[in-house]
Amino acid sequence: MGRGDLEGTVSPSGRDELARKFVEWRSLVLDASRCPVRDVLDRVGDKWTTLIVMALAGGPQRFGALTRAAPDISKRMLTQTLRNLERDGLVARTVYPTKPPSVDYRLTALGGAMLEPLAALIRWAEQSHPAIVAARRRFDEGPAEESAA
Amino acid sequence: MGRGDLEGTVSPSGRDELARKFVEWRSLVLDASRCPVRDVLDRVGDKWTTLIVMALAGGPQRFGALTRAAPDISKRMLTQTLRNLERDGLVARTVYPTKPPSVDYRLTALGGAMLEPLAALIRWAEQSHPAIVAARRRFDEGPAEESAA
DNA sequence: CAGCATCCAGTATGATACTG
DNA sequence: CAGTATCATACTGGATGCTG
Repeated sequence: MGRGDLEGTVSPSGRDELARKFVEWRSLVLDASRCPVRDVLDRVGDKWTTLIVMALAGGPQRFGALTRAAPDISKRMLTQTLRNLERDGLVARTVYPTKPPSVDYRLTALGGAMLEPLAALIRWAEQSHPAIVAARRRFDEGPAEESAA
Repeated sequence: MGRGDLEGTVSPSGRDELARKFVEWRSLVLDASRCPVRDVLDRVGDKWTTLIVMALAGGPQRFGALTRAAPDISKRMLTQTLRNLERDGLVARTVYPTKPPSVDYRLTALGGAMLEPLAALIRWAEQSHPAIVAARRRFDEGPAEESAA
């Protein structure tokens, strides 16, 4: 079956690992309908989490500083995102009973551990973006006449 | 300033990189309101993309096989997810004009390159999940009485 | 088998105004 | 300053039925 061959140019290491992971993963999905990976990845997926984590990578930040760091986030969403991160133990919230009150947020050790894999993904995203944009234009313009001989 | 110190236990390498990245990133967000990273990460974020990519990590799959691989995905969402991946050049779609028709999907080189960073993130998610679950329980039960002395 | 069109519900997000 | 409450809305994703 010549149609089933894998291209050899793709790094096989990550591929193999993922393939195995997927098998475990799938059974978890079937069992619990809420596997660990999805549980955590859903957070990464939502609109603001990664942005906030990145903003906190440089050190503790106050609420207002975070607002300025991501000007297009609403207070509502910022609060909610921070609450989720705090709930998950990725971010620590500290209230200083000054007047007016000030609060700062910092990554916990658990949250800090996310930075490396996140950086890897972001590095990939940056590198691939031109190719992706090009692919999109090709897809949107060309009628996409592909089929097997 | 006891409140401003960073904990030393967190890996500083990823932290530094992310902090720098964030600065560049933010300016892009401000400029274009649609930076490369967000553009790509939004895809990772949606419900099915990572699952499908993982399912394809092991090699080309037919549409029906993918349906079985992720039993809780609807045909509608599977099609849509695959179209997006195809549009972005991460997945190649091949039609075999048999009867009934069969179609298979495989990762392109571009798509395959995503596997490594994705694997890193998933590894982190798996490792951290117990701690996250514990943190959630603590957060949900305890009244969370934290404040600075 | 693979895929599209339509309809519909739930959720995610934003805008705005109010509070300690 | 750092939120909370409420409302409005857009988008996501699921169910179903039809087509080639």
